[in-house]
Amino acid sequence: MKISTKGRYALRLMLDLAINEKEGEVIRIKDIAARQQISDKYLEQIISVLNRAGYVRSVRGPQGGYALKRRPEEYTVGMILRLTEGSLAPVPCVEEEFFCERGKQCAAQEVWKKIDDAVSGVLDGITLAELAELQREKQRGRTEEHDAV
Amino acid sequence: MKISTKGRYALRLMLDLAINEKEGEVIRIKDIAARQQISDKYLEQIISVLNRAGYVRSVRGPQGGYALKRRPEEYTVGMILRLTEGSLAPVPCVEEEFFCERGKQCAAQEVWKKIDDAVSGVLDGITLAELAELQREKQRGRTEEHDAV
DNA sequence: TTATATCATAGTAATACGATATGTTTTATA
DNA sequence: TATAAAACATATCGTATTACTATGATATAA
Repeated sequence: MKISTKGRYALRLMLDLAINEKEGEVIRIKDIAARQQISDKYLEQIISVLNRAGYVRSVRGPQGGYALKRRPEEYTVGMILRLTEGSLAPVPCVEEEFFCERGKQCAAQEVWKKIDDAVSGVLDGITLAELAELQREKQRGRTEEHDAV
Repeated sequence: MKISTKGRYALRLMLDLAINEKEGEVIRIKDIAARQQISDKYLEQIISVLNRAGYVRSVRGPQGGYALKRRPEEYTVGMILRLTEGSLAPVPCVEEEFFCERGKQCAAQEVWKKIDDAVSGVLDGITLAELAELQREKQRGRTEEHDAV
């Protein structure tokens, strides 16, 4: 039940873009890599997936970099993780395409479906904007404990 | 975000024991393997984990086999999966022992915690007894759709 | 004694993970 | 117009995990 570094880094990358974005400006992976303490070469690979999917836009050459293509409100965590991780289903047998001859009389499958629903419920219910706001609150140094998002 | 065959087979194995158990009797892995269509040698390895943890008891020699040690009510799906899969945490950084220097100012971590809680909520809320009952209903061939468990 | 079962451990092919390494292409700017 | 800075594209690679198979030892009912 693990989420790999690919998906985790992708989320932090998108979050970094959301937090550091400035109108009309673009951010270098090198800077993101430094802030997030992730290999910049590895981040390049990850962002290329986000780029091809149209989640970010890029500017090449000096002063180049990346920026979110849409507003942070328009991305859910689920979108980002599904793109980079592939399916989030806990087992193959709850995937759309999959057919299991046992299926209709398998109680275990009900468990997997419930996990799948629970995970999707969480991830599709959090937007990048909410996460960015939470992050800003955290960085301001909380004077009080609160449970945002 | 995958649950491996080890955990899945372990659950089906325990479910098989729960459904086919008879007072004072014991069930051969060979029979479970045949019913579940799983390699019996692989099942042997998996059940040895359950055995060492005291989840099942074994009888050696001819007419030997396995049986649940406790009543099906006393096992949750979470117990079985944690034993065979290890931690169900989606990322290392939400594990007890783990320390992350970023921790207190990382919004992503809140996402992982929510996933962890959601998954645990589901898995710790289903007992083997409930699952066995659901399986029996399914096998009776449902005349009506209902949402048990 | 024999056959049947659990128990224990080693091996193994295939795949995924988490990168690194090496280079190509684009483009702002000196 | 040359240079350097950035994105972009692949190839490679060590390690670990997965999902088993293989081999054999041990216990025991008949």
